[in-house]
Amino acid sequence: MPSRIIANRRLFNQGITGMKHETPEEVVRNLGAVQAQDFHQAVWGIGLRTQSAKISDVEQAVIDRKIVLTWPMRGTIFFVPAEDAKWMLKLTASRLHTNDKKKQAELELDEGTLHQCRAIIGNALRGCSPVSRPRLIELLEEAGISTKNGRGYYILGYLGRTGMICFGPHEGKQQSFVLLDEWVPNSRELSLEESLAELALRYFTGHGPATIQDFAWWVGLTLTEAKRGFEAVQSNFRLDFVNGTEYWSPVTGPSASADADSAFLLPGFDEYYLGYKDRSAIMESEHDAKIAPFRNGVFQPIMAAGGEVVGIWKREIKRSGIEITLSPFSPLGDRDEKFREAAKHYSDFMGLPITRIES
DNA sequence: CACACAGGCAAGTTCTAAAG
DNA sequence: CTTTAGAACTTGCCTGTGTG
Repeated sequence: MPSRIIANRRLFNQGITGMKHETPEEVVRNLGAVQAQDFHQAVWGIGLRTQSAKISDVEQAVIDRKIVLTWPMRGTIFFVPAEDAKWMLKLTASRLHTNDKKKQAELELDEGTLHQCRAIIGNALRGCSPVSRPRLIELLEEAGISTKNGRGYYILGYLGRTGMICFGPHEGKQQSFVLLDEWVPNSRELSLEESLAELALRYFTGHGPATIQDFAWWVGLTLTEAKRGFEAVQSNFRLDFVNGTEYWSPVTGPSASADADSAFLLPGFDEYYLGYKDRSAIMESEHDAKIAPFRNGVFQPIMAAGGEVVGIWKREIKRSGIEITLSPFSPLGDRDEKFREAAKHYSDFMGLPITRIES
């Protein structure tokens, strides 16, 4: 059952309400990491948590190497603070080892071939020059390494997860790659225990109230490891029981519930939704399938009113402007106006006018 | 030359059952 | 109780092709 208390505190701790952050990198650092499977969705997730950043500001943060895009945690794409990419990858990569072995066998990628891939990609990227994905694929093909059937994509992902490469700035619509160590020369070095503790600190600071299970799921850790990490930083958090479940929140933060009338248009895959294993605190579970058909796969952008997920929305970027379609689960009534204001916020971020909005 | 459309490809989740 | 392994399933981006 949705809980107003949990929803409001999460909105605040996630940086959606209350004091907004100044810069994209502060947003990312506060959340620990920002899910970014869909780049264009993720930049808005960062933007809406800042005071007034535009999409170009988020892109600039990537160019300036403040934040990087790579494959930590559950092996999916996240924005992370540049200096934290290395230890985050190291902490989580080992968890994906068995998956990798299986996948490599399936794709017939042996150690020798992977070694060859590392050499080719390393040579191409050395000197901090971003190279586009198609070009890297081409280089592999030229060396006689087939990239068909998902092989090329897997190779790049594997080199990413093992900390060799990460995404660089976009080149037009193309993704590019760089060598992580060259791109980010000031990586922090943390031991396993320090990594677990640091990540727990970041997660609960930016996501609380949350459960240990949420944390373990989010990172892709076992419960045992998650508990160990959390116990090291537990003094920073306070415990609440809601419907009999243990939730941990930062000791600093709102105690009373805040603006029940707030309305936000959050992107697909937003941390507000994807940041938790259990999403029942912010949405009636009967709507699960509307966010993601069969409750998995591609997650729709969500409408949040007073912290509760009350609908999904869609945008189409045309040359002349943005067309927005709101699809609330039930009639919005006087909230409609609030969501139109939220749409305006999005349009400001994108620097494009809204040419059509309907609900 | 601009635009629409189709096809291929890619990403990531949850669920279940079984094993440790 | 926790972890592992496998299966199912979708939306949207990108590219190539055809049409006016």
